[in-house]
Amino acid sequence: MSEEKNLNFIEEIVETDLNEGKYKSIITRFPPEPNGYLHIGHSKSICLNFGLAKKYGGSTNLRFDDTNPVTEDTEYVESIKDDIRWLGFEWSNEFYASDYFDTLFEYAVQLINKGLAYVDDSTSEEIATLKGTPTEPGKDSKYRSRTIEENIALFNEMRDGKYKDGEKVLRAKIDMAHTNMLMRDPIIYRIKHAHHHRTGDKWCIYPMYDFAHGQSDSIENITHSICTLEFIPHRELYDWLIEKLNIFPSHQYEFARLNMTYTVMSKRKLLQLVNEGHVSGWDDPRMPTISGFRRKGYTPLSIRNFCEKIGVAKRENLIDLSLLEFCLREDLNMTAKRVMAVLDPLKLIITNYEEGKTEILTSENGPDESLGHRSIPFGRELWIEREDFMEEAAKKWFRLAPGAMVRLKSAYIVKCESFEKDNDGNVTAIHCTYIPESKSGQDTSGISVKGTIHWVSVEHAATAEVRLYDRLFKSENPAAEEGDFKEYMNPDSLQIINNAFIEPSLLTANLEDRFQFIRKGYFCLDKDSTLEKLVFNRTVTLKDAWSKEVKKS
RNA sequence: UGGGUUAUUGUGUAAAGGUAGCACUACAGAUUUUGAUUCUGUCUGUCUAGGUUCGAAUCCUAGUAACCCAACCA
Repeated sequence: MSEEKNLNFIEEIVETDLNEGKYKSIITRFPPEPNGYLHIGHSKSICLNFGLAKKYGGSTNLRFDDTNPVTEDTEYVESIKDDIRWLGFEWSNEFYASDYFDTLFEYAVQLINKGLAYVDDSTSEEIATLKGTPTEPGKDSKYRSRTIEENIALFNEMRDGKYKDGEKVLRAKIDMAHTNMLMRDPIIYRIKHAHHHRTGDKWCIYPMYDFAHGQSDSIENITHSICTLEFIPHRELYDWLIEKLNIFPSHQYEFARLNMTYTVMSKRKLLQLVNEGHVSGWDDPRMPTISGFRRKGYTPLSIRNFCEKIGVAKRENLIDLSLLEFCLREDLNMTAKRVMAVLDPLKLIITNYEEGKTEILTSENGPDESLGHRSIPFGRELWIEREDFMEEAAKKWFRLAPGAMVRLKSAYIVKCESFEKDNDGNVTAIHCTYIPESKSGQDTSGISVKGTIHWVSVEHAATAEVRLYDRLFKSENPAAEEGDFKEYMNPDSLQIINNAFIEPSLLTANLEDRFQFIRKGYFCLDKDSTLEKLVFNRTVTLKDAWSKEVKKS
């Protein structure tokens, strides 16, 4: 037997449970609250929950934890479903905590009947005061000793809308001196005269998280309820309620949430970025949301691989963004079509090439044969990248400079003979000669050059807008910095190039296509594109050994 | 100063008393019609102090540090 199973601790628990016959199969659930868009941290939870079920032959429910009507909306429900499907997962059942409102109400009544819950008329301030502190025990509310009959009557009146928001709450009767603050008579129902996105105005009382989550798990026969570390203190209450209600014993397990460098992950902060206009929306390609990554050109596989690689454990972590980018490039490298685009153009004129002549050259679409070939027009005047020319060659410079030779990708070797400058000293054009025998694929020149550069024919070039994205924050961990996290935003996180020159084959690009603009990075078409104007997003740069070389000196 | 959780290289994650491994990053080199890819190699680690043991990341004792808990949020 192989010893290298390398299971994470949750897989170990599942295997043990299965081996011991505790369960015949497992059921997991992904339980988002529909009050925001899913982010990369959620994808860790999604991959874990769905992955576990897939691996061990179980099933996974999608359950919306919609117990707080004032923050939730169907817009979020739809985006969440889109994102999960896009990631490549399908749920067995689509449930809502609000599906269980009737049952939950009955559970509450049962608790009251067992003398384990009571209606409290205290204000929220009074309740907070009586709760004590982590180091001091709390004190009993004066309403704690109400009779069962009184509590039942009051709770029914709460449901019937007799009271205003905040006038009364239903509390579990546990222990006001408990060392776990959550066990000090937690509120389990509160009054909210609010319209719910699914139940409408049927209810004016809503269960709290603690009285909905575990119960929903139980109703769905969830075997392994997996959540993040901050819910550890809730587990005691989770178990208490299941025991007192005597319902299916789901079990909660906690893992460390994903944190990533150069971004923020809390919903509150992401909402702020959107609402205050620091980004264009939840799907702004700079956002760590799944929809943001999708729009930026990330692939589902890359995100799944990333989630696999980061592992699952209980210790706090801050994952390098470079690992995500590695997973992305790993995927795109195999699948993206290679094309040529010039982002910062400089004109190159081949003085010994016949004026008005056009050659149709052939180029491979990528390293994998299956990507096929395409035709590219070539002519006397070309656009090349301004950064590919230096008036005075630096050491180890492989590109164009007076007297230097480079290959034009899939075309000819050219030699720089001279260049033009305007009055401000800016280079305006390069004059080259080409070597006719050096044509790509049939080179008999015997010349070998160190550098190969990309180009686009001036006559045939199309134009496009290109959006270059960089990390949203300057700081590795903006949430941990002093002061407002927004002070640490990267002012250059978006650079727009209005008129890039692209090879004509790009005119037929689709939204789903992934390209590598040779030597510039991976790109995809943005949804803002129109027939008149194509817009490309840079998904990620290529690794760049030259820029490191430059930094060194 | 209560309770809970966690500590393995720059980052993340394995090792269930028996060679501290893998990946990312970084660095060096080879190949290259992308300074990409690919390939090869190098570097750095068991929170601290004691103890048990032939042998400790792992067990014991005492510390230290980080994170979470006092929402009618989830």
